[in-house]
Amino acid sequence: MAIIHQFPGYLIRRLHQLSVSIFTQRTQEAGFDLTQLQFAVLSVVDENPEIDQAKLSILVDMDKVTIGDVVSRLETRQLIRRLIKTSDRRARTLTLTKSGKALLRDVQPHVIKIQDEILRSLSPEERFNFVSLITKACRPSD
Amino acid sequence: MAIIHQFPGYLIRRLHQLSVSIFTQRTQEAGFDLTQLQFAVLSVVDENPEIDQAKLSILVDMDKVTIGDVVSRLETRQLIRRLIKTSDRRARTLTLTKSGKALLRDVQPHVIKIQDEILRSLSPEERFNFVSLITKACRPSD
DNA sequence: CGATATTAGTACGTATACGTACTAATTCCG
DNA sequence: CGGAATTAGTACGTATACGTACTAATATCG
Repeated sequence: MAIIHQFPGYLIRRLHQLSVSIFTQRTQEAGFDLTQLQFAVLSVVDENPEIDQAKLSILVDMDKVTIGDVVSRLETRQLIRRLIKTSDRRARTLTLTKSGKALLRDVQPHVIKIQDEILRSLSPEERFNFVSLITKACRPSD
Repeated sequence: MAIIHQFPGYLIRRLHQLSVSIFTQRTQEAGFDLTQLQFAVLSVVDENPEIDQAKLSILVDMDKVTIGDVVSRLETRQLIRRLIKTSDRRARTLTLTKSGKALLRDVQPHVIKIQDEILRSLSPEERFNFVSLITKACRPSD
């Protein structure tokens, strides 16, 4: 077997690839056209109405350029409303539209189910351990 | 905190992002211009001289289109030689050039060091557990 | 042997993902 | 208050990442 298959960096990429693939397949099977990141954005905007893109990009851990692209696509699909912020004309406030809210509500139960499927090769106990380890690993070193 | 921050799918993306970021930073600091995937391709081609792109794409778990792009860039940079396979004129055999071999040799120690840094927030014992869990998680369910 | 199916690779399109450079707006501070 | 620094967002470029459709070459099977 190739050496790289033992590298954490490689394994992380592989699992991410698997995770994205399962997400895309399952949501499409359920009749939705939504990526993982688009879901994350809808979810965070729902929790934080009138959030601006800079704060959003921090909450979803994504750079502002990528967020701009994603939001732009969601705006085109009329899932998000983007308005110039009155108190700071550089910023744009984001809010879900009615159909954005409806889509989020409908897709949420599927996404939750998908989370278990992503770790389906692990036992419940292993899943718990894995999530707690990866949560710690994601924290910037102190 | 946002709900998504507890989803395995989100945590996996976040860690992957961190992993890629560390890889890129450290290799650039060391004077190399190489992505994670380009390293993986060089590494596997080194271990399997005259491999074709189809087999390579399986060994690095990447679809053939992406591999075609990556190999094409590595060929342009003269790190990989690509020749039409005589026994099967559809296929292309891949071999590292002298500079490809040299680059791989020089960058390898850095990449190995980077693997530890990716999991720097975990203790040695946690790292061991994490690697064994993620290895299991990457296996397709049976 | 020859029609059909499969396979290797490429072309094209879409969506991340992010660095750098840019504009416009706001803040900071002397 | 006004110039300098900072910030929000966009434009542009590059590199994954992969689906679909295509061509060319090989394999399969009646």
